[in-house]
Amino acid sequence: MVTKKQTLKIDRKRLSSAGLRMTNQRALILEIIRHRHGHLDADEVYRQAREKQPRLSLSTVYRTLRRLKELGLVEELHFAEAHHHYEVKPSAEHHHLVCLGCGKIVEFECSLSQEMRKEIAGKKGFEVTGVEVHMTGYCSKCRQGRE
Amino acid sequence: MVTKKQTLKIDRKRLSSAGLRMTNQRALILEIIRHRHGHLDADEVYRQAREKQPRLSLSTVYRTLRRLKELGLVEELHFAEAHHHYEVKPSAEHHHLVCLGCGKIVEFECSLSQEMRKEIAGKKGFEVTGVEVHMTGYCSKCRQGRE
DNA sequence: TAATAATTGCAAATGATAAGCATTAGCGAT
DNA sequence: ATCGCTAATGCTTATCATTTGCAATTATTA
Repeated sequence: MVTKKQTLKIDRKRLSSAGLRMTNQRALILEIIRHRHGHLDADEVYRQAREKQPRLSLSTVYRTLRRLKELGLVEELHFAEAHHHYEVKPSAEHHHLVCLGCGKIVEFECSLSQEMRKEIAGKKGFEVTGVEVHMTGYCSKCRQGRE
Repeated sequence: MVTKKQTLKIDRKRLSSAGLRMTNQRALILEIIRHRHGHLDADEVYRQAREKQPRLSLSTVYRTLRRLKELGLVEELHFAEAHHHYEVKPSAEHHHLVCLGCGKIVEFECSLSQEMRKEIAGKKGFEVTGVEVHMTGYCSKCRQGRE
């Protein structure tokens, strides 16, 4: 089992190799998006982080999320909302299904997306660096609620 | 060939059946997203519309886009940006490929997305109402620019 | 054409994110 | 352990996209 300390060490190395530093706030923010692996937005991260570090500022959250994204440690998701959501960079590429009724987010993997990527890259002459698939709909629970 | 007048009539009917009115500003905005079928954002719509109706307000653009979206006449796209883009509801489902170099947006169709939809709907017990696929990458031109 | 209800334009409000700047704190070398 | 350099933080204020309140204006419908 991987301890917190070990994870911290690895993260520190990642940051360091980009000329960045490991700080308490960064460690905490990383821990939060790792641990509660929902799909938190900046404000949720902020609220949760303040429980442990009440002086932490919202700017730090935004800056940290941006850095971590640039570093490739976290991924930014763009749902049909005005703000973004974040998750730790997943080991396997996966996508998201959002319930319009209750807001629940379900992850799924699908090899078809890779085929798609190749097909389009070839057809359009692009070097494709990222694929996001978002589906929206109603989960079984919410479907029952609506007649 | 379909004339502007005919289109207007159809649109008016659509609005009317939802208890809404056809106004000059709505007609103009619709015409703009139809005609220049790029993937305009609210501000671009606004700027173009002001050339014909200088007194048009930005709020009206936003309100109109929202109504048209609710009505299903236009579609809202969510790229990795803070703001949204709009296009007329496409007859065939298609997706988007965004060049990170020059910002160009390329549309593509792909039957795989339908298979994907079915597969996931079944697997997760969802009624899927929408699928958006976004790819990012570099177009052939921009790839040459980078070493 | 008059009544009424939706729509507009303007201004001010909100929500999400970024930026400026003085202060604080990592960390590599002593 | 401590020093010095520089990145990072916490404030506050700015910016950008979008929404809202309200009085004045228009599109419909009788």
